[in-house]
Amino acid sequence: MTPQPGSAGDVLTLISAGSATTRSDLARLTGLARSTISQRVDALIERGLVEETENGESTGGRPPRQLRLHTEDHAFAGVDLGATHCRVALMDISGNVLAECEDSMLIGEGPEKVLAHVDQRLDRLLGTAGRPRSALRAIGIGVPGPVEFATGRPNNPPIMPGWNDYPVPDYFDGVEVLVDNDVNVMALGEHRNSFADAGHLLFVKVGTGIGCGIVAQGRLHRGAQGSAGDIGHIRVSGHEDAGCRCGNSACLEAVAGGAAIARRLTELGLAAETGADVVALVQAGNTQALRLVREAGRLIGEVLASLVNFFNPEVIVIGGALSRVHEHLLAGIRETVYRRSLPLATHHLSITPSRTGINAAVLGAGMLAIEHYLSPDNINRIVNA
Amino acid sequence: MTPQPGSAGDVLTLISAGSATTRSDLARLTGLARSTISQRVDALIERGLVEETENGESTGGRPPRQLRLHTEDHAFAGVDLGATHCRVALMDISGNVLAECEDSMLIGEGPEKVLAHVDQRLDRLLGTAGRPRSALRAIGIGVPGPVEFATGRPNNPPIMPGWNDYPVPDYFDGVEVLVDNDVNVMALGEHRNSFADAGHLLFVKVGTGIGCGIVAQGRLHRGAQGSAGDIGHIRVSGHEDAGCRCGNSACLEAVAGGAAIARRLTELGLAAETGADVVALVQAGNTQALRLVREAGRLIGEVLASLVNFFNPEVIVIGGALSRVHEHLLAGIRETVYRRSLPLATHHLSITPSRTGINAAVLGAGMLAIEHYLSPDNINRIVNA
DNA sequence: GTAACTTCCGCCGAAGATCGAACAAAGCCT
DNA sequence: AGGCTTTGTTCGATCTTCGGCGGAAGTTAC
Repeated sequence: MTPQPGSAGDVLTLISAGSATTRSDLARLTGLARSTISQRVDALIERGLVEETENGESTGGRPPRQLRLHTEDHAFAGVDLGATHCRVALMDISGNVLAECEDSMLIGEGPEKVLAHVDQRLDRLLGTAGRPRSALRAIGIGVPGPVEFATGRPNNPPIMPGWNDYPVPDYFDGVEVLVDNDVNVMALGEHRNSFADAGHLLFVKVGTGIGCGIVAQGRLHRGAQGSAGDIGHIRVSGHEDAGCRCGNSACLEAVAGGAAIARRLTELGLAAETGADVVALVQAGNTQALRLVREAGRLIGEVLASLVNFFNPEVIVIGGALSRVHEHLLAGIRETVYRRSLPLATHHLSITPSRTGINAAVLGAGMLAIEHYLSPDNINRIVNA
Repeated sequence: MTPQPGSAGDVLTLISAGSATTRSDLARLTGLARSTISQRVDALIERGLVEETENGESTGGRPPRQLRLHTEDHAFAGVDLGATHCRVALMDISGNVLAECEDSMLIGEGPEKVLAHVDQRLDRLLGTAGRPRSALRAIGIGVPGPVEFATGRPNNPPIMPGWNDYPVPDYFDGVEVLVDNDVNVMALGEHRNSFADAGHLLFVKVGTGIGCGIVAQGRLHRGAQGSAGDIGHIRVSGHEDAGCRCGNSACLEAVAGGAAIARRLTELGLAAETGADVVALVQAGNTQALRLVREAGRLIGEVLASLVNFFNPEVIVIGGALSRVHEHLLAGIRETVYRRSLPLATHHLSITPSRTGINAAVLGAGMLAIEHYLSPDNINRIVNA
């Protein structure tokens, strides 16, 4: 059932969201008596979930004791698995990064090897942060492919050989594990860290391919089969000749993705294989590369213009490898969206580069873990145990 | 705050959703003691919200007393305002239509005249249904244009002269009034009446123009400015010559809407002005009209293919005037969507004509009113008053 | 037909949760 | 220093919920 209002979990949610920092705040917000709130807070302190800090500002009377999430004793991990990299961040309960690391890693080596790698990194990070393994409460993992979120099993991922239907959470003992598509966790990370008050947000990742994470009413929209946001294979007009690995032609990804731009640069006699090569060329001032990136922006903008009309978001965030040259990409996107979408939808729309940048995925994966752990239901379970 | 679990409102929700029809069911579902449930139910019966009916089937012991929403004493209205018509339905608390009516009416005559018309129809319907005016608890209204849902004020509607920013709810005294875009209420009506267990649904209305209502996680998605679902002005490829009333060209509506098809038929020397004329020609077996409708289906399908990749719905419902010839429209839509969308997204996707048909809007508007009235918060307010 | 069994429902005392008043604590203001 | 204001705690009163008991109303077995 839905959580009890004013329950311990509810109280903790208000504290973690920053809506309330004192007992009086909580009493006002929940409508419960001060004595009841004290009781709840005591229970949360006893369980090590909340701590009191030095007194706050007096407003003419006794200064209130500040409350905040107890950052010791608990740890959470965000894991960002890419085709060729692995980033892990250890966070405390309020989302601050305690330690992080990054290395090259090939996801194609299969789940056992990759997860062993992650596990080892986790141990090391726990060591540097000085927390025991038992402090780790939940792990969020973003992977480069579709996932059945409820079970944490990848669902026919094209670039993750050996991972199909592999039960990722089972690999870790005694910890809750949440697995989601990388673009989804990036959207979550960006929303929670930079646009927490926006109700509806799109995170567009422009890298080798193109994908999109959707936040609707503050929550991730995954769709019926968990495949929502797969905008890389939306058709764009006037590029019927561009074949895509999905079998169709004129897919957005096949004409505006990093790999596609690199291919076209190669045709022009420039050495480029990946999105990173494209970025390097643009940063070196190559006009051909710059032109193609801007053109890609216009094509992405054409698709986004449709999605703006349809979804009417408040914010569109552009991330991924190519957002490193976001001035050029954004110019093309903005130009097209503002020309092709309805004024009512674009009037209060902002289109910005990612603020969390390269960390969007680890942060989002960590938030996924933390929010799961802090959900009122889970907290009530812990407190009443 | 969130409603109390197992509160009177919660209990009523379970009854109204049909999840529970006896006190024992409620006890099982809520986890509350049987005695507590009895107390809740008594309160609801006392307030006239629930009634007991004759005994149900015994399962080996004493047969349970059936519970259901008390259909007397309350009434709700759904109002469907179109450019040239007005439909009103009076419903009881469980959504059954008690009486309905339909007449021609020009929305351009302005809010005072139109709402007076609605008010008069309401009185007449209340009379035939034998209920006093005081029984009317809430009214839902669907209008052909954008609305700021929170305030019930139309927001620069193109085909509703005189309505801009008019506070529709203020016109009615002592009744709660909810105003929303017509496509949104149609989506709601179709979802609640035919696809209640689908989480994500799109309702596409193909009439003079083209619009879309979005149900995400069982709730209407209205977007940041309430303009979500405005797919009529999404660009379709290969029709740059087709100018649209919005100022852009190649808008979906400008090439596949009823008005656009009629215009092209006129160019071919056939008498057609509206979507209804197109339908008549198709039904008369005119091959030109049939070809154009099928072609329109393909164009709509092209846009929907994008939206399927992006949103990953479970169901797409096709409604509106042109859905009367849905065999032809759907053929084009299905063909394109299944070819252009990703297999993972289309595998469990069903694309069907509207089952509620012409009544989608009134039913949806009524559901909007009923659901507002039956929301746990509102019921708790009533019971605790 | 009757006895045993099952399920449903209301009653009531016990246990638990919440409230609010009273009081103590801690700083501000004059 | 003494009053004022706001915060936090203690504690008895009140309200809510629980769960056992018994009566009601059927079904099943014999």
